[in-house]
Amino acid sequence: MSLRHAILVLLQDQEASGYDLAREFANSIGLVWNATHQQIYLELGKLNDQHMVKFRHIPQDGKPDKKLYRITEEGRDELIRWLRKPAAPPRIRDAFMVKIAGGALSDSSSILRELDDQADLRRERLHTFEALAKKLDEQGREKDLFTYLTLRRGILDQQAWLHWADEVKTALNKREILSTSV
Amino acid sequence: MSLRHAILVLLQDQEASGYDLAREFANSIGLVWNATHQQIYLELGKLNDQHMVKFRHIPQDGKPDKKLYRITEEGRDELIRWLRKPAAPPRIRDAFMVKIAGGALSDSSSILRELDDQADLRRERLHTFEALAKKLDEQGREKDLFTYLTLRRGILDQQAWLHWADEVKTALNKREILSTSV
DNA sequence: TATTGCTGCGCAATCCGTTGAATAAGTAGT
DNA sequence: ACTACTTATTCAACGGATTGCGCAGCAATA
Repeated sequence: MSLRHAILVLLQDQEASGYDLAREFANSIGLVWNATHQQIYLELGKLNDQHMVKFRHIPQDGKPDKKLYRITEEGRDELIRWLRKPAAPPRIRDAFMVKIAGGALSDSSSILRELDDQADLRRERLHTFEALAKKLDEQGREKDLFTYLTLRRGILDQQAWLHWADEVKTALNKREILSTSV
Repeated sequence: MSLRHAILVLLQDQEASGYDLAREFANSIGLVWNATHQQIYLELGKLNDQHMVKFRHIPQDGKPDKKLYRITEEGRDELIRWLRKPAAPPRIRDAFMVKIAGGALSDSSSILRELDDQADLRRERLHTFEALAKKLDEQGREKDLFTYLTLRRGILDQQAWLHWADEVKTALNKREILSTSV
């Protein structure tokens, strides 16, 4: 389990509502990591039960009330404890990879089409990440270093994927030519 | 869900038992993707209920009986249908990345230590993948192309990660020097 | 005026995944 | 002789994650 820790990390330097967190997940970090609001609310509830976070009720006019959560001492302790523990390396569960593995069944053209679609998405992400990273770099605030580094991870990941996509493309094109020339 | 499709892909060209599949997951593909035998047996059961696979009982002496599964027409249809459907881009849930994001809390040295540990793992994987890829490449069998490409994905992924680790290292070292010189 | 979209929270059902364990018989090593 | 590992399957329990739904009110647009 690790969503709880991701939440604690986000709450480290700001008070936030479940909705805020959901948005943060959906934007910057979320393009790499993702979590739905249901999960987040649930996890916040649990964290609250365990006194890792506390909240205050903020009535708003025009908008519904909200709960602003902040991390507690206990929460910070738990976070630090977790940080010290070695993490298991993640496994990639990429459906598209399974598709490539099963590629012999489908025709190259449909694979190529989807490859292009995915590449567009990745390129988009890459640009968002790069823009964010550039902004952080220019501001040069020391405490943003870690956010910057996570962005770099996202950037390198997208680049690696795009590189791979190119390899797949050329390989499939070669195959295409061979089969049509026969 | 996608494990079912991964299984169907593997059953495409060979009949296999749950145990065989588990081993395949644990080796070649499994280093990238992973699934425990419990999950696989469960999924095979479901696939059987849905007539996507069928099996025959093989009594063995010395060893326990086994069930050899093979894909059915329906299974192949389902697989093809799934291959046509665009896949959702995967989300990375990398605990280590969360750690970096929360890095301001922990000291650089402990991060660096874990970084090295993870890097060792990744380097090991990289070598396994490269060895397998080389073997496939030398054999040059046309139908292995897709397996080769999935391996390439794994290779590029490890390389990107190692590259990132270097960046993190130099960034943290710079920071270390700054803080100790003050 | 009606529909859509955003802010904001929550419940329930189901599914997926992990962990742990049991059974069973052979084989290989100390 | 004892221990440990390999082949082979399955059950049970728990917790995480996803999907679907519902409530509530405001703002903007068609």
